[in-house]
Amino acid sequence: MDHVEEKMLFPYAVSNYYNQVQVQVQNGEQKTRRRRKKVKEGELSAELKKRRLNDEQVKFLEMSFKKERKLETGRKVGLATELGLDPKQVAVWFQNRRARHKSKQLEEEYTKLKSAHDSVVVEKCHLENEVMKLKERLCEVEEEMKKLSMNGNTVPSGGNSSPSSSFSTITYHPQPQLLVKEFGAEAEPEIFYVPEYSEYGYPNFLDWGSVYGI
DNA sequence: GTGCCGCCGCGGTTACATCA
DNA sequence: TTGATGTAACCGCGGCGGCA
Repeated sequence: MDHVEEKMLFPYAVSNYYNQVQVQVQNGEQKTRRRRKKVKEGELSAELKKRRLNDEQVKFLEMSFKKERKLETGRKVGLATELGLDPKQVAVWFQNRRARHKSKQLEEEYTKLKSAHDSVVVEKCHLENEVMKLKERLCEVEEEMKKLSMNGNTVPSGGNSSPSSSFSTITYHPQPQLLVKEFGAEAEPEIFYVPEYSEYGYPNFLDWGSVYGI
């Protein structure tokens, strides 16, 4: 490719379009880089103004990109010949296109992950709400038991009653108890069994789930 | 095995084009 | 007119294959 042709295809790839500038690179160090000169209004040549690829060229390149995202030399030269471009332009177009594709993919992936995250947050709120209700219910039951023991009643144990000195030392050896679950005004009462009580008068920790049917 | 060279892809950047 | 966004082209770097 001679100089004139190069200028036609790459108007910026000519030395007098560049300045040597000091730039700061990623690690903070200063480096000399070649930078395109800014062109003043009115100084834009015809070549500079026709930098953008036309619709037909873009369409063709897009079709080619869909088939294969990487560009081997033969294909690059073929495309360049077909479109009247420089092979380097084709290479640059594919490079930029891959970058755009990757960026778009990342954006989509982020959207999906964010959506999944939001769902989990909502689910967490529901579960926390449920835990609060269960704690309230537990307090009510404990209060009820306290009252019963204060009145000198024993907590029914499968029809058999046994005396107890105080709430803190009360020990149950129950047959499975029947309770009525009464969450929500509109909910049907639900009958379920209370598990065996521990030595502290409370169900074993791991049994609480079965107490409330969760 | 090693050093050099050319090519390629990638991440990041710049300047210009376009649009609201 | 201006700021935001898109795009073409570039830089610097690292990886890889061919070659002496």
